[in-house]
Amino acid sequence: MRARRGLDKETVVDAAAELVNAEGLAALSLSRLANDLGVRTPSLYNHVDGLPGLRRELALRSVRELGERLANAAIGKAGPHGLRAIAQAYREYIMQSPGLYQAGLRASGSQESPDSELQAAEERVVRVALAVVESFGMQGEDALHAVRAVRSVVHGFATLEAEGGFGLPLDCDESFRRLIDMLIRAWG
Amino acid sequence: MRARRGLDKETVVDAAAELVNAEGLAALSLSRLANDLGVRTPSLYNHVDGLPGLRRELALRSVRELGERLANAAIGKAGPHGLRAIAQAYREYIMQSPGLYQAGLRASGSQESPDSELQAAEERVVRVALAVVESFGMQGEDALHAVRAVRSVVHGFATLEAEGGFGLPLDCDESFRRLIDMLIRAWG
DNA sequence: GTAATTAAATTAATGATATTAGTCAAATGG
DNA sequence: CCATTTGACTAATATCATTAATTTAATTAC
Repeated sequence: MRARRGLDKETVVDAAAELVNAEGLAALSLSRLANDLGVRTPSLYNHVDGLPGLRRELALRSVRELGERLANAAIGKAGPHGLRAIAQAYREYIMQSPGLYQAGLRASGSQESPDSELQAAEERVVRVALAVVESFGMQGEDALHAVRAVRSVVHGFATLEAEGGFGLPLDCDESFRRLIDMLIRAWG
Repeated sequence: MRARRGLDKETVVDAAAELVNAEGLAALSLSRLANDLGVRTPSLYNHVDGLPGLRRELALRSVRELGERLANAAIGKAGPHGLRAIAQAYREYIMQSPGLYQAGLRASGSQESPDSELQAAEERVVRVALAVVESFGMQGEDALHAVRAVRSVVHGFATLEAEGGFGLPLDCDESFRRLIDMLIRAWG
């Protein structure tokens, strides 16, 4: 019964982000979201372009926020210090926003329509990682292979951790520290 | 109009596996699957327990096949040789059966019902990795941390690759080789 | 201030999907 | 050869996404 003019794109995407982080990407539906927002389903079409459009908004927000966090974490840091910082930031982001991160995954990957905004956001993530890797003294193809290594390691560990894939009662922080230290030893 | 007795669980799951590998996990629906099999949707309920049951069957098949492949790859191999073998087998599996692998991912993770068969299949994968890690001479907690490292690296790389996450035109085989070599150097 | 315009929410309707219940025919076992 | 069981079918219901058409509230123009 609030203001008739109470909804906008940001509010809708906010609620969607909260929903997917709390219950997983699979729980996202327009009908559920409309219910949460106290509105009828078709009203959402005034703010987002259906379910595909909403998913795309979530993906964009996810990749942008990740890039932002990584960039902030890497400010003023180089070498091992920088790598540890972005690795930890990446991991923390997945733990705090698992659903949103998931939404960002299949982003521009095998998409039909080339999405330049999304691509730009993804490039930023890669650029930050590249800068950190280059601060180890790597260049050219070596640096690009190293960026893939960082992404693989951090993404792999954090997704397995977030999904409870590590069943054993063994300290995850310690596992992660060893894994990152391995990268540092290999490049230091 | 064929044999009235023409369908069984295996056939249904086979067709579902083929479908998800060809078009992704998201393309799986009972109605689509029934169509592919030349049958009406409700008939599928005679063989699998609805869509959730079918997804679970796919997950089980996926994890089992992965365990099988890893075990076979590791036979008679130890140390660097063994690690390279299971890493390659893991990656090949994802490339050959991307949809099935995806179905296996969110398997027993945040599931509501504890699924002992699925858990057993997952334990087998971990056991193979543990054997290989121990063949490097590691023991106890060191070995468990190392298993997490292997899983993170291989899972992370392979899923990013499978989802087209590596945009740049840079040889993935080479990236992967360097990544595995890094593990070997760290443990050799 | 009132009227016209615009924007956003609504109801109504359609199509796809999953699921259940109840029916019917074919294969199997005695 | 008959009875039972198995598996496929039709029919029906519920949920969801989506579009169209309508109403209503807010903003703008005068």
